[in-house]
Amino acid sequence: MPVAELLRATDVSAAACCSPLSKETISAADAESVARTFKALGDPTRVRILSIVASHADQETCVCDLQEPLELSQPTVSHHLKILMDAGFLTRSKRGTWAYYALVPGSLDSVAGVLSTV
Amino acid sequence: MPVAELLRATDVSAAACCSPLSKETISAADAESVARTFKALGDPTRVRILSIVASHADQETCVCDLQEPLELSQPTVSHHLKILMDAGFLTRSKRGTWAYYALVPGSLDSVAGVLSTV
DNA sequence: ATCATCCATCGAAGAACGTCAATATAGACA
DNA sequence: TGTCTATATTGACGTTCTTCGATGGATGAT
Repeated sequence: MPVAELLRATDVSAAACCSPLSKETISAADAESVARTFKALGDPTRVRILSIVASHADQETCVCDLQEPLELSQPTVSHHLKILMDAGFLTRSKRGTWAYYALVPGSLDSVAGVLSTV
Repeated sequence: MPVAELLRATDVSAAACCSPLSKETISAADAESVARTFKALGDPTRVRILSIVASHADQETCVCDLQEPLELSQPTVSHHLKILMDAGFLTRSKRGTWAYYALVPGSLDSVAGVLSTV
């Protein structure tokens, strides 16, 4: 029995003001996961970082590339990069003293796909 | 002259580690706007609200419909609904004492579209 | 070996956020 | 008018987030 029907069955009295559910709703656990992804995109600095990384010809950017246009301290930039990495949007490859960040291919598209399931 | 070239021209010394920009990056103001939209989706409760509203047959939901499945107080539910309204995802139509919330058609799709421009 | 550079991590300060109880508002009904 | 119900708003509290300076680790150059 889908959750949708279960909700209707357990609260008959409240049905006065309400319409029935037509399809399954997202689970609390899935909502948590989806929200975590969007939260990573919910900061203007991180949006700009993704834009800058995506705009590079080879899609690779070092921290030094970001610090100046963002006008933020180096620790702050690293902090945001880590959040975008943990959310699955960026990868890091270290060569020498430089750390190159790149977009995870398809990661933005998959987020767009999530929206159609909500 | 696009901003991308301007950035390269004004910082020759940093070009040692970096690759050129291939397209325009998002402006700080646009990033702020985009981030505000994603921030509205960056909370599990609000994701669940959108899911519940979308799952209703006529896409209309009153606050009483949400309070129980979310297991949150009524003021908290109203708070989240206001955020989703301000972000352009929901509309409210009041009939009697009830307030019916509905998805703004295409609002989720347009967010998906933003992702391809980042 | 020493020094300089690039980056990550730590710790702290201030702002923003999520939540609730209490209160206010507005409509329905007697 | 008065009461009841559904919702919005206010004020407060604890948590989380953003940011920075200071520090540490690792690599390249002299």
